[in-house]
Amino acid sequence: MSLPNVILGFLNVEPMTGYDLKKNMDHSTQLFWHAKLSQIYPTLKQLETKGLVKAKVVPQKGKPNKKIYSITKAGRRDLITWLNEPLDESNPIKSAVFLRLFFLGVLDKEDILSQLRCQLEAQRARLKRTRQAEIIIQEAGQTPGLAQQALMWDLLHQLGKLQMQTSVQWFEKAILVVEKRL
Amino acid sequence: MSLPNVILGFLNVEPMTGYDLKKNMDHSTQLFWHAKLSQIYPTLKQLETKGLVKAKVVPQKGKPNKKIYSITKAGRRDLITWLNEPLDESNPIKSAVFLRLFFLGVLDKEDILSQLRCQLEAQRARLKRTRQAEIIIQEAGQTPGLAQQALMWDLLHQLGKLQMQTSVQWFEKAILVVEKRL
DNA sequence: CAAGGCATGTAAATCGTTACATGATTTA
DNA sequence: TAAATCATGTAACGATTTACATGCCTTG
Repeated sequence: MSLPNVILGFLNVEPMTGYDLKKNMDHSTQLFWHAKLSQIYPTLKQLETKGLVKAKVVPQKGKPNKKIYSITKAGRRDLITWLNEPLDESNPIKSAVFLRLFFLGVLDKEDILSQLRCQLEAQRARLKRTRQAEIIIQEAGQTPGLAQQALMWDLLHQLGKLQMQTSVQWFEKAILVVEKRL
Repeated sequence: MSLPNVILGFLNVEPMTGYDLKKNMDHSTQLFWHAKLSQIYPTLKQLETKGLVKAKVVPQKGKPNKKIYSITKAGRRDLITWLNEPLDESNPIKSAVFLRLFFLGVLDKEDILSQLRCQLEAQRARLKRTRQAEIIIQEAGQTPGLAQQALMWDLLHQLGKLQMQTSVQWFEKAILVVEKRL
């Protein structure tokens, strides 16, 4: 239900193609939102039909023509309405990792430990990858119209980092506890 | 794709109905997994067809007959295979709250602040509700066959609490930053 | 006496993934 | 020369939500 809103949010920053939208999601929202190209393209068409975005076709040789989408006034209104809506406080999420951990106690000590060690490494790797996001945010902070958004991005990024650090420390502790107590 | 596994995980603890499964999810996994009854019932049927669970019908007056499902040997094998599978390290998640925060910088200062305050309260409320889970976990720790699972549940619960505390503190800070810097 | 809990399900619609289809350009 | 990047899309399938359908019992 939110993919149209995500797209409007990105197009409000600057016009871009479906392909660009995908890359932006991969680089900046992948920790809390993502979509495949096969979902993005049809959604863009729907948004165009509703008059919330409009496309400009740029011919290319050897590739399909680029379709650069930009947000319309109606689209901007829609985006702002969505941002002001109250969020129901339940915040439902699905995490394959947490789910796995929840039932992990079914396994033998050694199998539990190997899963925990594996997830610890994955978590450390995620934490390292945050550098790239930092650079993008700092650049945005320089761009005149984006200073306010960059401030929010910076704050959110700090939260993400804290959460990841908490997770890493927790995995380290969990491994010790399982080693001793089982 | 994981709902069958969640169901097997719960039925491995003790036999129960679809309705009970829903309640268990609402009380213990709601922070990282959930499902509606309209999805649980058909999934139970599929699992029965595959021989991973079996049902015992208990007649009732004035209500539909209870169907108490239990896990089979094949089901237990399936569960353990799943638990040992490697998780792809990308851990894709969707969070409506984070998404909202990501684009919140589009709004005016006062609208940003009212959303942040609202989310801070929601987060505090979530943190308070963790008491109930603590009690359930401690009870499980006493049950002989469940000690090892209860240990994992306790660890996970600690992580959940830490993450929520981190969020609360972050919201408090974010509100101050927005008040001063915008 | 109204609201919520107990207890089952089906049907339709929407959301999301996987697989298919194309093909030039750049990088390793 | 193989793989990745650029760039668009469609079709089939699977996952999930929403709406519909029933009806007693318990609690406030």
